[in-house]
Amino acid sequence: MPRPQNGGPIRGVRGSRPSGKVTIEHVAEKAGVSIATVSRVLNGIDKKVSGETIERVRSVIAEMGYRPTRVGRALRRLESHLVGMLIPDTTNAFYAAIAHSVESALRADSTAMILCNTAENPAVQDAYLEEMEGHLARGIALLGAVPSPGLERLVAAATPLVFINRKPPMAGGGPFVGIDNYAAGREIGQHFVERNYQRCAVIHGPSGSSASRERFEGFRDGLAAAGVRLDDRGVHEAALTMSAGYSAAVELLDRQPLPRAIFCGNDLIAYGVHRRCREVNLRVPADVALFGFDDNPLNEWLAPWLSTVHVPYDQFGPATQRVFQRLWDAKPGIRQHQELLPYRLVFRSSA
Amino acid sequence: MPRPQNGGPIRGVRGSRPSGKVTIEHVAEKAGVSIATVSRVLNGIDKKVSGETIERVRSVIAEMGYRPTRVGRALRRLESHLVGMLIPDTTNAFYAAIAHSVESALRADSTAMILCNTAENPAVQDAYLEEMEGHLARGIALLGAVPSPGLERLVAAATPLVFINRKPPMAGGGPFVGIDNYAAGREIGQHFVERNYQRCAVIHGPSGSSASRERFEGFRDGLAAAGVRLDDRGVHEAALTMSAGYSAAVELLDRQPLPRAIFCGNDLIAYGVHRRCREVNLRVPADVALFGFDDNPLNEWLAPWLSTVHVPYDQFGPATQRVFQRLWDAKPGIRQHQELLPYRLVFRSSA
DNA sequence: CTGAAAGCGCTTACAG
DNA sequence: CTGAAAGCGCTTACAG
Repeated sequence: MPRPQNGGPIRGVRGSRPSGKVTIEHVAEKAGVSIATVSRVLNGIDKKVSGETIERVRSVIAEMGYRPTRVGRALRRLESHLVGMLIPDTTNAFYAAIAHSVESALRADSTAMILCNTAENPAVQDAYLEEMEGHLARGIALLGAVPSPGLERLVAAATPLVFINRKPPMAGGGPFVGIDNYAAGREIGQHFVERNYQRCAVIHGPSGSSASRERFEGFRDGLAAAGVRLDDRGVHEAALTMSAGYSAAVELLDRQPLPRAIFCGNDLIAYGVHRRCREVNLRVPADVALFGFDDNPLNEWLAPWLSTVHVPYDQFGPATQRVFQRLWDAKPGIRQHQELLPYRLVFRSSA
Repeated sequence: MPRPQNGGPIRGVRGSRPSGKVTIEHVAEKAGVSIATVSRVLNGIDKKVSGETIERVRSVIAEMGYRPTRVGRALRRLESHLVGMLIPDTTNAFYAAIAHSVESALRADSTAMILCNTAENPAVQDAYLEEMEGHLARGIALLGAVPSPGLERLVAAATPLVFINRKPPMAGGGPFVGIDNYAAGREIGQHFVERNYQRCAVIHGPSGSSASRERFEGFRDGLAAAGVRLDDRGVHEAALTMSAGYSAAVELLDRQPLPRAIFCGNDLIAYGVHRRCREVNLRVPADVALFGFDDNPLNEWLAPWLSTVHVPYDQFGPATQRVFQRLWDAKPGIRQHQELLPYRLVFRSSA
């Protein structure tokens, strides 16, 4: 029998401690059982262990303050209890609220969520996807996915993926959790018609995003259904930020005739437009009506006057959890599933 | 020699794929070398491998699209490349900006950051600390730590911890990255004296937070140095949120005589106070002057009029990275180190 | 009900 | 310059 030559760790967080980390082996020794038995107690395979043994092992665990190392289990099972959550912009309070909802829902299922900020950048997205894969994540939630090679690869590999708010940017990407953006956009178009707004304009989000595209298309079709046409010069594309909204408004409000009403791809864009309106002394809604989207949690503080579409961010977490569960249970057809959440137009003073 | 009986994974993300994950063993086989050699190439131990072999292994890696599994390495080294970042409130844009800065700085060092939202809750903080420990994190950054048993334990275990913005809530907790809150508070006090504001009030943050406490104490001492005393009834404590600031203002502005100026523990509190001022028709700064803290990134959009203290959130990432590096290099004395960043009072119209 | 043993995917001291 | 082997901390099929 060859003697152990090496294999011990060289350094590390715990390497610096003289005592070292307490492992399952220490517990087993102290309790006078095998590590298999400790493991069974840990995993609640109680029917296979006598009550007395369970008691003894439990008390040793408590006494030693033993906590199993996640990494050991993950490697053995080739699956960790981690779920990666990719979000395009952590400073967007709407996204932060969704992330928080997902985190709570997963935690109740003893799954830990890791938050990753992709900044809408495919390379960063791929870096995080690979990261999560390397940690043997049991799933990945993509809020606002962008097309990328790494995402293609994961889709092909049938990794449990859930697309939130924005549909998968490729065919057969996976299940979707979100609202019917087209229908909501259409309702806004109808509302603009009812209000009899002449010269409507729109500042929509990135057309790479299904959510932005569908909001815009719904809006356009809502107008068209009443015979109102949208002038191409009144259609702008902007990033989903206040400053992008502001910049778009600088351009849009510099030309005559001014639009009578503007549909903004999200609330942040609307905030930016509103600032520009004040700068050039345009009253909202008397001179220009504004409609946003998302019902950003900041509205209450930043823009209690903004008419918008309330997207139920609190429901995203439970819905995402349900979809993951079906993915993990390998329910057939789940990869094509769409979990459509209710939305609701909120009419405040701006439109 | 016993035959292999088991050990194969039962299920998992990759278990569902017929092909399975490509491991270091597949690469070794295809390249006609041992897994040790592949590992050396992977880890850039180039001086120990011939150029020709490196080439061959590299091309096989590329061809097969092999990416090493993080978990394997982490378990072997008893250290992952993960750093946990605990933050008290993801929806606070100031915290989000710091988290983003830390993430960028660590990523440049090929360390991945995991964002965890503690909600200022000790139990949640402990759950995340344990989580990070289980993933063999190489370090943990705590933005706004609260006292908790788990934190005590990690401090005792000499885990690499960095305390950001708020000092460790126990003695010898670890290095600190932030500004001199006391000095900044004091300058605000002096400014109030110079402006000759009578009847100053303060709505400070949680007194469990060193940052909040020092801001308040500095402010009080700044007034006291000029012989101005702070009436106890003008001192309120509030959570660091808009709604808590609003509630405090409801109380504070309900009593006569009204305060002439209010120092708010952070900008969000100031936003809440400002809303209340509008509701009761108090002009800012004519009737009530307001001073905030942090220079929240939202100021530009939400409150371009707010006088505040600019805290250089962009510098927090690089500073945190430097401190971690010294912790990892086991530099002596680093656990007592304080990395003090520059701050600057920003005088806008509110005070 | 319990244990000995294999093995998850890596890294590295040792021996050539 | 390279490989065989040990081992990181777990889980679990198999044998009792």
